[in-house]
Amino acid sequence: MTLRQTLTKRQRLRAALAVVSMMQKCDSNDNPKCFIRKALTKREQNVINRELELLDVAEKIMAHEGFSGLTMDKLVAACDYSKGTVYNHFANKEDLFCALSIKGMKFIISLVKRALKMQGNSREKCLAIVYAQQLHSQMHATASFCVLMVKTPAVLERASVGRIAIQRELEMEITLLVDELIGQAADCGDLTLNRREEINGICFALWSMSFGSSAILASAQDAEAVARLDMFNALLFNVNVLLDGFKWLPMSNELDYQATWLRIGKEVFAAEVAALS
Amino acid sequence: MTLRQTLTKRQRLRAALAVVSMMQKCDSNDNPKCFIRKALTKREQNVINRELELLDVAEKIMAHEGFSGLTMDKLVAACDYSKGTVYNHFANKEDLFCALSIKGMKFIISLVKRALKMQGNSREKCLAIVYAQQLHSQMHATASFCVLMVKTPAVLERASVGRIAIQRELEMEITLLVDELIGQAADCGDLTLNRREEINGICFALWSMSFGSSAILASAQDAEAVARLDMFNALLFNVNVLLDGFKWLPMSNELDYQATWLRIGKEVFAAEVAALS
DNA sequence: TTATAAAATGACGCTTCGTCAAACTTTGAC
DNA sequence: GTCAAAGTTTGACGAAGCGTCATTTTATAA
Repeated sequence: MTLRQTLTKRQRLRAALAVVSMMQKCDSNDNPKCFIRKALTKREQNVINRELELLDVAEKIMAHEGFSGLTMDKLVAACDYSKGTVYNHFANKEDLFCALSIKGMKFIISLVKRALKMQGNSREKCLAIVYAQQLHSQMHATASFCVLMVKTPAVLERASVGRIAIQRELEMEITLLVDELIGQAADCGDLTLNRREEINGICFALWSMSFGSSAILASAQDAEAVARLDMFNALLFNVNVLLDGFKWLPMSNELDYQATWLRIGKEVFAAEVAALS
Repeated sequence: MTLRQTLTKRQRLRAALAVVSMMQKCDSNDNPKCFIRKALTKREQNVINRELELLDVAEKIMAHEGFSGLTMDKLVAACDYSKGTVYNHFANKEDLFCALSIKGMKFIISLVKRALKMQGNSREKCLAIVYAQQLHSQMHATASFCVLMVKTPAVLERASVGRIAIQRELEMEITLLVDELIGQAADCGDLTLNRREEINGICFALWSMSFGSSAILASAQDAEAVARLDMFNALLFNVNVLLDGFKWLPMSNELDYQATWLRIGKEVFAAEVAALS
């Protein structure tokens, strides 16, 4: 708790740089509004690159030695920098987790953007978004727990303010993407909104279901209560029921969404699915 | 990871005792099948009582100093026992978290049992179950994160085998209670099952939605993406949509479930709701 | 070339974790 | 009532992790 209040000047600078880094990232995808890019000095570029490098190393340690196997000391030992340098990037261990979560969310966002471009009706696009999120948790199993981890006070209480803000901004970005899809569905008549604010509710419900399902599935792969399910289809089933509840057309008995699910894997995320096997 | 393999004889005994303790607890509620109760010696009773005492102290520390404020050393300092004794109960810190989660789940189960006895149709009872789970996360905010925490490899990798097993058994117990309700709903025609196994899917979907919603709500009370929601009703809304998706009668436009929600608070959980304010 | 600002270093102090040999208590056999 | 065996408690201890900061090194720009 002391940490959060006594941020040094340097740490505040880092936070600022991190924000810049994020904006540049989003930028480099396809956001047309770009004001900041050329404002980066060589020095700042170094900082950003090193941060990415450190995160890579951290991810490798985690993939290799499990979640609790990742310690700051090990990270320092495994990279070419000193403790002080590492701590210039991450205020503490929880901050590192938060950074890993942010990396994961950026990845998800890039997948979601592709999902939205898929051929198909609005409900199929919605499924593709869920597929994207699920893909991430399969591809980076250990790391994807960070996204869950960050929802935990253990992290929220200690991570740096700047990173938590970025985390939230990214959540917001996904939210907006989903909002847009919902809006389109409403415009083309696939979905009927009672009130305009219902968009928020739908978005939150989707997020909850998707988050809840994959958290439980990921953690309890061998638990009995889950083992009795057809895990591959559990998420699809859950989301389909939810979308039926919203009367998002075409309803699940009018269209074979299992086929859609397979199609998404083949058409939209072929590379990622291939990388998994 | 070493710990899990090198359980001492004593630790195995503890695990066994813990199981006994759990069964006795379930027992003392209203389970008619009771074989074990009198097999407990005075010594074993002491162990059980002390464990409850330790958990109380731990909860107080956590409520007071936050999640990361709870350390084994502090727990030792705050209770009347020595380090060795505390470690006889909890193999390590994560094991302690798991124990707290178990305590929470027992509480939830007791609430769920009451929920099932409420006056009303099957869908209302289902809502009452969700209400119960939500109540717990409001009443024991910090502690309820343990339930989330335990889904995390940080805990799963380190907690003792025995406790994780108990945790799962309790999950199973809730699952069975919900299964039963779903079965009844199917029998009385409120709900139409395509295949008998669909019970598993419905149960899992409910669990996912409920878990996901409260995890996000609890963690992000001031996050923008969530702030824009009517938080009090968010969970009710989510679950209602889901149940509509299952065509669980009466549908949400045929009955005022907001009223049901309020009624549950007044009739079933009056004491708990009062304790909250 | 040099003054100044920024960044990197790693030894250090502190906290937390988890262990274990020794001291103590309970049990039950005689 | 005594005593040995079995079980339990204790707290000092070593190991490991965390995070800091005075000092050294590097970059910048005048």
